[in-house]
Parts: sequence; C-alpha cells; structure tokens
Amino acid sequence: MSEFKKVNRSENYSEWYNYIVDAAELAQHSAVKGCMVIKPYGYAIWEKMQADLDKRFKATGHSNAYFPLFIPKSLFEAEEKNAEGFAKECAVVTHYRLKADPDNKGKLIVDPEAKLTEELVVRPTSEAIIWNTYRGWIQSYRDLPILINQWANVVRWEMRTRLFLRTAEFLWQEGHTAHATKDEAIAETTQMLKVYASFAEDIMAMPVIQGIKTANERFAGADETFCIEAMMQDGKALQAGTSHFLGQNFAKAFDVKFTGKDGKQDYVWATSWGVSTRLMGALIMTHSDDEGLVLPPKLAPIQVVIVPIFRSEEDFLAIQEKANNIKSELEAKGVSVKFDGRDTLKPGFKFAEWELKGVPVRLALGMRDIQNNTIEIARRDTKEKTSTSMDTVVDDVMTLLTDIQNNLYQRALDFRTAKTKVVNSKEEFLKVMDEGGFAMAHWDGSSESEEKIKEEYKATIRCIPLNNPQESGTCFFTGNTSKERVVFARAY
RNA sequence: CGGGGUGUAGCGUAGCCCGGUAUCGCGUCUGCUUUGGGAGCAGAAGGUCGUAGGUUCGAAUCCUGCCACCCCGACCA
Repeated sequence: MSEFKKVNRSENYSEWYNYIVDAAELAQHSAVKGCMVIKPYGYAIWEKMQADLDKRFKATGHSNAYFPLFIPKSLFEAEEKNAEGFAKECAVVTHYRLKADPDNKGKLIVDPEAKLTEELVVRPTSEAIIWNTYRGWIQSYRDLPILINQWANVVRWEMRTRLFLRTAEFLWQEGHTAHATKDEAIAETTQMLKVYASFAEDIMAMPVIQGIKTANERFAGADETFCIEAMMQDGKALQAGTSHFLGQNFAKAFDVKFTGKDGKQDYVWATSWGVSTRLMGALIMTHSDDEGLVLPPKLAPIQVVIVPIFRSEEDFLAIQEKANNIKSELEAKGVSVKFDGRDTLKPGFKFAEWELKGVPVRLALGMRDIQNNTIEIARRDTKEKTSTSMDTVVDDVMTLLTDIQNNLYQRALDFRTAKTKVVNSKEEFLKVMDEGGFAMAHWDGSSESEEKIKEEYKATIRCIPLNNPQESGTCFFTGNTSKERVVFARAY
C-alpha cells in the first residue's frame, strides 16, 4: 500500500496549506532564505493569471514597460513617507565585485575596494525610479496621461515568510499612471480596482469586498488606498490587490510638472496598483480541500484529464483512439486536455493524483464504456461522478466547466456570507474573531481606537466598503458615535 | 528578531537519553503478473545522518557555532 500523507484542513490550516503547495507541486523553498522556487505547475497557473490580467490592462489602455531592479538610495528616499514605510525591509547593494579570499583558498570575499559610491536599494516597489523617469517624459498636458504597467519581481525582506503569501522576493505587476487632473487619477484608481475585482470574481471564482483602507493601513506615500479583500476558508482576510491614489506626492518629490492648456504649470497626479503571486495563495485557500488543490476551470493549466482503464495493449489502443477524438474535439473548443496514458499506474492512483492537482474535470474511459458508447465524467469541486453518452460528452464537459466555475464562486460567496456577522458588542466581536470571519462593526473613525482594537483582538480594519450604507450607531469599542460599519477581521 | 520544535536515501521515519558508520515504509530501477478508486511477488540501486568545528581509539548519537524549515509571538502595503 502506498502511504499518502493526509492533512485535514480543519485540524491545522497552515499545515494543510503547506501540504497543498508541496503535494500539488506549486512551489518549494529554495536555498535562499525566504525565497521560493515556483515549480512548473504553479507557474503555469500564474501565467494564466498574468495572461488574463494583461489583457485587461491593455483593454483599459495601458502598455507594458520595464524599469530597473536597483534604485539609487537618493532616489528612493525622495518621497519621505514611502521611503520610511519600506525602509525596514529593504535589501541594499553596497559593492559590485568579489575577489579571491587571500586567507581561504577557493573562497570569495567582497572586495572592499569595490564599494559603491551610492548604495542601490533593491526595489520593494518602483514608484521612485519610475517617477524619476517620468519627469523627463512629461512637459505638457499633451504628454498625459501616461498609462504604464510593468511585470516584475520585487524584494521585501520579511521576517517570517510563507510560500506565495509572503516571500522575500515575489512576482507582481505594478501599474504606474500619471494624469493631468485629480479626478482623472481617481477615476483610474477606481477603474483598476474594478479590474482586479472582476478578475478575482470571474476568473479566480473568489468573491471580494472592494473598499478603502483606513489611514493606518494605507500605502506609504498614498492619499488613498483602495483594495479588494477576500475571505479564506479559515475565516481570515487576505488583501488580494491594491490600487492607490497617490495625489501629487510623487510628482512633488520628483518635481514632475506639466504645462496645462491655460499655460500654467502644475504637478502631475498619480496612481499605482498591483497584484502579486500572493493571489496563488488566495486561490489555494479559497477553494481547495482535503483531497488537494481545487482550481477554477479558467485558471487550470489542465482543465480535463482523460484516464484510460484497460487490461491489454489492444484495449489500450482502442481506448486511446476514442480518447484522442474527444481530446481533439475539446481542444478545438479551447479546452486544455491531458490524456494520462502512463501504463505503470493504476487508475485509482491517477484519480487521486489529478485530484491533488486540482484538475476540474476527469473523464474515465474503459472497454465497458466503449461497448456501451458511454464515458465516466467526474467533477473535482463536488467529486460527483456520472456516466454520460460518448455522443454528448464534449457538450457535457463544456457545460460542466462553466458549472464548476460558477459553483466555486457561489460556494465561496455562501461561505463568506455565512461567516460575516453584524457585530454590536465587544463580546460578539471577540467571538467572531475567534471563530474566524468578518465582523461588520461600527467604528468611531479614530486611529487610536483602531490601534487598540488591533492590540486587543489582533484584528484590523480590512476596509471601508465602497458604497457603504450610512447608518448612525455607536462604536462597538469606544461607544463613540459612528456613521457606518466597517469590515474587521484577522488577516494574513 | 524572541520562545519552542525539527533536520537521517526523492518522500515519510526508527536509532540519539545510555557513542561502535544506520531501521522500516513509500517511491525509483529490472522482471513477471496486474489495471472501473491510491496493485502483487521477486530481485536491485540509492545515505558526506543539515553544516562547520570540538571531545573521543571511535560521533547520527555528547558539546559549541552556523544554516534551513515548522509552530507561537514581534514585524508587515
């Protein structure tokens, strides 16, 4: 008997998470502290995310470009709040050469002669280098807007890392736009928030709350930070994407002015927005179960796997032929199909393995099916199995893929709804935090009470939802007057 | 960065207290038999015991430093 490690999601959520990442071959730890290797299967999912997002960015008028990994310290520190916010987690390059160690043959040391005259910060984000560049690109309102995105890696020296959720180096995209007016920049910020929200919901099948961050949670250097927040299966919140209205802060720090129609000079208005490989963690923690990864069809590198069940070589060849017909028909409809013809493994093993990898639909085809003109069709999300006619299987699969995509979203939404509680007292609040979930509670709007709540309950305000209903009430924590409820949760 | 734990073959482990170069399962390879939910038998290969030192005739085992990972904190866009 093979020994398969079983990890229960309900028993130990983080152990379960690590198990999924490992067993589904998404990523692994590397020889570099805090840095991960994204394995081919995991990277294939990220590539599908990238492809879809990139299309959305282009459709909203953005172009891709690339800026340097290294940022001279003097540029980095130009926007003070931003620099301060990131200072504690910056990797810094101080030298540009190694040399043979005179005292230790075969070893290298940093050449003390090769000290840089100015240290280079490895980008934790690229506002500084980009706005320094934009200065040279912008003179007139005719040069605006500038709508640029870059796909890049960034480094934030985190103390405690978790695969995909928080690593020292991660992959992301960062959009950086420049506008002539404040209104236009705000419109851009909200537009990109909507892009992220619809990507999360339509592609990842992950419901999100769109909202505004409080001052405490705001991006360093931004006037306003918008975000999408998702609920994981343990009831904790995960910030899945952010879109920042940067005001004129970077324009002032980097002296980026333009001449308007009226001939007057003004500072440029800015936005930036990003999502990262953290979305991989969000994806895992939104849908997966004790049998392994569960992928929404729109992100699955393999959407359908066909497992042949055979005794003899002749059987196998007959089944393979049928399977390949189905495969071609599905592929013609844009579905990615894998025929698992490995002859050393039993079907049951293959079933379990593809379930572990989250393949949405499995077809099993044996001689019995061929005689009856049937095929077994199984869905990963509910693990239901049925037999269908070979004549309708292609249509059935197409329908099922749509069903699974919708079902995953609905299931996640129902879960979030059930775990979101309206809370009016400290007791209720604590109960929700301990059980996991979102607490919709009145808050008096002060940073001080926000801090104290964080200290006492380890909970933060995830966001103030957009179009938040206004209702007068009293802050559950201080009893002060409040005009709206905000979303509280413990967070990743 | 603090507290606790772990590190032995690709994976999971026994051995460690009480020193004598390593156990078992899975996987891998070969052969035969199997195949509708994680196959069986037979044979084989595979290990600087995380790493660097120290103690010792002898170290997986004892001591020290370092590294990595896990859990809990601190930190965190």
